[in-house]
Amino acid sequence: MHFLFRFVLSVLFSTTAATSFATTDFSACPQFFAKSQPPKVAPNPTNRALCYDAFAILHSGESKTAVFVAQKLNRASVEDADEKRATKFFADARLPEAERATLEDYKHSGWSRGHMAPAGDMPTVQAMAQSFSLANMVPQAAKHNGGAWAKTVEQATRKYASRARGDVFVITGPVYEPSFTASQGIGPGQVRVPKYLFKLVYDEDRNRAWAHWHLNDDSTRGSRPISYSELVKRTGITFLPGARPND
DNA sequence: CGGCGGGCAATG
DNA sequence: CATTGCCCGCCG
Repeated sequence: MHFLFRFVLSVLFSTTAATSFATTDFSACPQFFAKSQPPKVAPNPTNRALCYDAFAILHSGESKTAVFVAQKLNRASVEDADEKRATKFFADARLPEAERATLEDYKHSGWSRGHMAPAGDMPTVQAMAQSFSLANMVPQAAKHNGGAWAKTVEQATRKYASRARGDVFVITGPVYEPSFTASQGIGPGQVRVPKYLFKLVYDEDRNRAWAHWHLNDDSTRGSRPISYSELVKRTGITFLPGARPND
């Protein structure tokens, strides 16, 4: 490999610094939440709200992953979700460098970059590209990501939304072990590796909610969903403050 | 058993 | 960066 070539690559890969960072509320994109009300989480100075075309993220600078990712699906959005899959993962410039994951963190880590809002849900080319933000990723066991999670959780949710009468609000996120003693991070940035992943599905028309709850492990297979109240109990997050779903 | 959807890494 | 080849699991 030539020195000159490396130099050219380094120029191409350089990124400009963001001039302003993300805000702390979702006033710019309330449409992704049932009754326009985002989940209630414990305040944290490193939490930042990010709005995208087809989803919204509350991002944690401590874990360098999402706290949750919210979407609104319905029959029309799923029928539109036929874009060609993008492949370009990127660090999100709206986050301070010290708070965000990088491509280097995931490289050769042994963990996959697992989408929270799935690429397969995205209704436009731009939304598809945005879904590859590392703010929308968590370190996920590779076989789980492409296996049970993709098939029994993501595809099933899409299929459900495609048959629903109205809007289906979906919230996906990681769950970490409370202990900080063990190093659970990957890469120079120490992106934390979730112990569990969840996906909450709320059918507004039927006022019903349930949640998938998977151990982040290659051995995980599909399983029966848990109730909304059980998810709230396990995470400590009131995901649907604007709704009173029947479990 | 082929297609599909989820990824990975090496190369110039 | 784009291109290319590859692995894996699940479904029909």
